[in-house]
Amino acid sequence: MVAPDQYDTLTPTEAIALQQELRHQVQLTPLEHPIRTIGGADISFNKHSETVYAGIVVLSFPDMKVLHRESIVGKATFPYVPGLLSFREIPTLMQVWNQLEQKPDVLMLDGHGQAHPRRLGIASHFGAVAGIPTLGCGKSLLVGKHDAPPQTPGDAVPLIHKDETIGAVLCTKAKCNPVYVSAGHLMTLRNAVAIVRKCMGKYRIPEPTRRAHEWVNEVRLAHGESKVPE
DNA sequence: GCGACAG
DNA sequence: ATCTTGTCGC
Repeated sequence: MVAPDQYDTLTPTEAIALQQELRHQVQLTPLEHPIRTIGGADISFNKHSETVYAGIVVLSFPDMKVLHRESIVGKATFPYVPGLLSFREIPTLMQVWNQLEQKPDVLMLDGHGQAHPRRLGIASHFGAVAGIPTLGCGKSLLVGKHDAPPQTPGDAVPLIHKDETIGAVLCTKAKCNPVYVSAGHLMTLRNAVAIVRKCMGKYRIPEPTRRAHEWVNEVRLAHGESKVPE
């Protein structure tokens, strides 16, 4: 089985073949224990640069207080291809995960989990490889159809793809676009939606992902190279 | 064949 | 995702 640190050697065709193998390792069983902590993961980079800044922020649940933060500077050679996002982001995110001393009970990824054409979005992929409970929360749609998005915070409508409910379109803030929630690994869609609801704060983006986004941008700017790319 | 297409 | 100022709506 190809490990994350080898993803940059794969061709898109080989990457898709690996997804077909990994999809069968994903478990959508109910979350076993109540959660006390949750992690948010994200990456940042400069335009036209393969240097990436990956980070994970661990927060208390449901208090949403930042407990730990970890980051790493790496390279992302695999290009962004819709449906193959995980091959670009997982290598560095997995390194950050491995150097985290205090692992969170669940991890929220910036992207989809089951709401993927082959049911292996970055959240399901990361969860299957790391063997931990994960969920995906994307800002835009990759696949699936749904009725009019809810207008009231906390409300959701199902996201359907090929007669299957693959996720939920959730309103996290009034007068804002919704977010797309789906199960990643070791939890159900119902678990995922319940978790995101408790992570809703003052902004559209749920706290774990929002704090992770802030964190990696802070790391990138601190690393200095915000303006003219080399 | 044509259009869609996470970050 | 990233680059960027103003601007429209609540």
